[in-house]
Amino acid sequence: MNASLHLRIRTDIEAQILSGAWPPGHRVPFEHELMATYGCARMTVNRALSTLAQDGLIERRRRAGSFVARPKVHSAVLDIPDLRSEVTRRGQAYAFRLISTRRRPASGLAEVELADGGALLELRGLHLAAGRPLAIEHRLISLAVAPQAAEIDFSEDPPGAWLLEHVPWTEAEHRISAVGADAATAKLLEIPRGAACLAVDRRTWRGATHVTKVRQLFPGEAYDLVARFGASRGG
Amino acid sequence: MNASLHLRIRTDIEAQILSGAWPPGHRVPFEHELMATYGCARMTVNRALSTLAQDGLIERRRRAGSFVARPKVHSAVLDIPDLRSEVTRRGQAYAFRLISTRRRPASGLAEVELADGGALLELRGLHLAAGRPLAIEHRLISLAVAPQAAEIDFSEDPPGAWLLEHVPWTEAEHRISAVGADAATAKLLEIPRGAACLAVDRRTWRGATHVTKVRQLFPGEAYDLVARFGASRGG
DNA sequence: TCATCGTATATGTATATACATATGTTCAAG
DNA sequence: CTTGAACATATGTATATACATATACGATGA
Repeated sequence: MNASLHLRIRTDIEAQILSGAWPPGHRVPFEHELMATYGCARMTVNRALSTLAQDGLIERRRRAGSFVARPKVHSAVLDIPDLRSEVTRRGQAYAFRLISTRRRPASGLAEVELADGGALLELRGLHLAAGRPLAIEHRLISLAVAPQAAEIDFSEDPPGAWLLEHVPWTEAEHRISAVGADAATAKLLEIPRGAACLAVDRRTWRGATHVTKVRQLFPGEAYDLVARFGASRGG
Repeated sequence: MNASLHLRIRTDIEAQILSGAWPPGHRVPFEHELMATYGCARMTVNRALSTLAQDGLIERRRRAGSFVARPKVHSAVLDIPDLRSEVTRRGQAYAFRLISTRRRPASGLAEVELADGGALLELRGLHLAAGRPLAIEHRLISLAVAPQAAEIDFSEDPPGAWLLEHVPWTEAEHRISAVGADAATAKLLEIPRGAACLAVDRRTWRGATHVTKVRQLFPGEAYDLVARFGASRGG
């Protein structure tokens, strides 16, 4: 364990944020409060908070205090694409059509890990841009982590956008591949059978707990996944 | 411009690194040297160097000094895949077969920006894993930025691996899509015509100057591009 | 020649202090 | 009710100082 004080303060606060105990927008204690809590100088807590701000975990405003940052939608790193906002940003009309929704137990090793003892919400839907099919979505949501999801009506609003706003994620994994469209996919996306599709498999975590898993299938010509990033990265 | 001194010191050093004037491994001036240069306290230069270290641009070693960091090959962010090392890490035999190489002037707007007044090196090649085709590569290298590339023999070693080691990059962009294989592609990759392929278009910069541009085509089933990343990110 | 140890040195951390700067809040004037 | 000026307050930056800690390098001895 690194026992430097500013690092301990930093990780203490980080833990509150990652656990969800301090949600986005929550005010973290003032510097003078942390001084009293840890019995140290202001420079020390200042350093802890400054590095947290540098890493984008909190935002600091003079006179107001420091606040847990809302997840940035457009960071420099490859991020979770919110299809609705991307499509509307391009000036096209967006729509989501729910195909099926179902609450069911986990089956299989990967799903059991995702469910974490609870049930799963399984959704299938179609994203439309300018009236034409943009992507098929097949999603599993862990109701143990996001029980509120069971109450939401996803018939018109896509689950991805809702999750981004209500269940903060801390880590994600994309697995990207190309597949030929099978008969069902081809019909929904209105493309020839066997046409190349971009498949994005995404898993999302909050801290150590798995939140959701989704597979999106795009017609190959309709969508480019863009990732822009820098070489440097702290650890 | 933000006129805080520690930030000015930071950006001064950053400029030396990004311009390539201070290559990876180069020793940054000692804290006491920077104190003298800027006429300030050690805490101030310490802060500048600490944030550079936090962002992974430099590495600091006690008693030895601070050094420009070598680009990390395996960071948590989606990084430039080096196909050779990935394949060998999976325990398969790797080979590269050069199809064509050619020095030619830039043609078209995008190529002129890449060439930056110089010529381009155009390469086509095939990556093989365990004797089977893994990817087609079509690459353009700016000889203005990497003149040494003209002297290298790429007939057996892939240009990507060489570039990673010799021309540090600071920024990259991936554009990923799915395409059906045309006749030439299908023949080289030994797949049916029209089969789904993953297309990765990558552009790489050092600071503001464009270094290389490459398009790689993978058979859809043979390759998954994986990106794992966190939600937080500094500016 | 080689291994071991001491020491000088650069960075790492923490402190008290000081002043600068941005911005909610309050309150008075219009 | 609105506008705006004065104020309080939290953060931002910079300083001098002090001691801790890791380690490159040279000296010492087998």
